[in-house]
Amino acid sequence: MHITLSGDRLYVAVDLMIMIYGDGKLRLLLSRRVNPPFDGLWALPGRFVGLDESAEDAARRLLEEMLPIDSAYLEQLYTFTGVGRDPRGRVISVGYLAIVPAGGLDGALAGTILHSFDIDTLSSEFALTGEDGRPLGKEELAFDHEAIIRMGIVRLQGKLDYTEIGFRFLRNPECFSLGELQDVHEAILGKKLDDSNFRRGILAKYEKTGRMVQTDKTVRSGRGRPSGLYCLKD
Amino acid sequence: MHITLSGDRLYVAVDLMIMIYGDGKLRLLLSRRVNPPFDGLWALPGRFVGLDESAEDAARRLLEEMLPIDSAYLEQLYTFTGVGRDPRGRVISVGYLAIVPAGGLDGALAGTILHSFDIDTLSSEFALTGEDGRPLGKEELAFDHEAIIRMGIVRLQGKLDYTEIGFRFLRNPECFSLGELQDVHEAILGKKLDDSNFRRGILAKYEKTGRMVQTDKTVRSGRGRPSGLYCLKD
DNA sequence: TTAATTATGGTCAAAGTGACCAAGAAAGGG
DNA sequence: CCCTTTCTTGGTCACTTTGACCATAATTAA
Repeated sequence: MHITLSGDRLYVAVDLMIMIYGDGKLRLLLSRRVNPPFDGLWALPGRFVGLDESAEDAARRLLEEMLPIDSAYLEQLYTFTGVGRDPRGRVISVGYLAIVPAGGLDGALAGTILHSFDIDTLSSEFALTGEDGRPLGKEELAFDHEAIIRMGIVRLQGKLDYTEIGFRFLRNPECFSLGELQDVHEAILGKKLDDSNFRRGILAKYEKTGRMVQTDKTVRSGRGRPSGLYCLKD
Repeated sequence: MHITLSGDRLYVAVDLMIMIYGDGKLRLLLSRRVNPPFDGLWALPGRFVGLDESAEDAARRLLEEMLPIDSAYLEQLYTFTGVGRDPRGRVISVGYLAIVPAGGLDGALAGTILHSFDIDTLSSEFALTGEDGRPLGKEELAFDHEAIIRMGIVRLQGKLDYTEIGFRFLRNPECFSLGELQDVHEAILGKKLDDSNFRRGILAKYEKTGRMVQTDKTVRSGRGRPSGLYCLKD
């Protein structure tokens, strides 16, 4: 289906940067474009904002249309308004960062047009790698979506240690080990963290304030000593 | 002039939160609405985004149309997209934070429709006071502009100590005293800072990295010991 | 049984922070 | 002209935070 945009008016769309953590990697979901413009390139999923919905409504609906989840975190990133950013016409895009809890897809991607890419976060730069191991060049990304992705990574890294955004990647914020949380942080920051110092920092920030409590359960996740399970309160 | 908006399309506007520092106060420029909706209330200056300009272009043009300055700092804040936010029709607003260097107006406000209000920043809350000393109730602000203002203050406070945004308020970033910079920080944070500790922190962050250097000049600003003048490099 | 692996707890020095004190250099008022 | 006030600048000191390690506990794999 080809969409024709009127040349004398302005359109507003949302673009979603859907992130998920799994197997030690941060992943981003992209769809391959099958129509002009940027036919054949990879793009963030997006849709136009209707007259009767807010941009956040549009973003959440798009997310729920594509994926079988209702517990994703959603945060507005930035609004891209360059005159020439869409060859079809004047389209302004509100970029959103979406975080799906780990395991929230579990094979559900098969029925969709979405494909998963690993994100390597080298501070504010980044590199994407497809499921086949092939690196994705930035020239293979449609529109100005590379800028949106970079902004999302910077935002994520920046908010990691003064918000609870890192917990959004956990399979279950009601039940997780500090090791899992550390893995998420390491994937986001793109570097190894000291186990002991990480633990000390998290406990100081969240446990000593009552926001996080240790349960009486432990879990054996393959090798090594079993880890205690924690949960986020409220 | 009354504007009629078509009911079957979506409009995009920019709203500017113009801030300036002077006389120990942080100030915000508002204009009084003389047409519906919100006739008689105070509002952030705004304008619609044209088909041939980006939102940032629109924001900068609006700023330059209203004020005789070309050196203002401009940063996108957030995009407000609520369906009912403008009774005239579907208008999305991209909020911008603008910072005018101190003294950049110096009486230039007289020829404009803008009025200046003092901002008292009580952490994430705020209070506005008119030139006549009368406090401005939040119900006297048009649209959702109270939310934009609150977001601007939070953003400003948050970025104060990990960006150079505080310097943007100085009359001349090429020549300022640490006392002036401290006054700006105190106005933004809404609290008194320890002179000595502030100096130590600023010097550690900016002078020891070469970003800021002390000139050989000093300035006598009324009473007290003359202060050394610093300038930001590059 | 031993080695490898992950979790947890602790030490220690360096760096950073907040509260305070003191001295230098000017203005203003008797 | 002296004294007080005001602002700038430099310093101390205890406390906290941070980064780099070391050590031990509890499992699995070989």
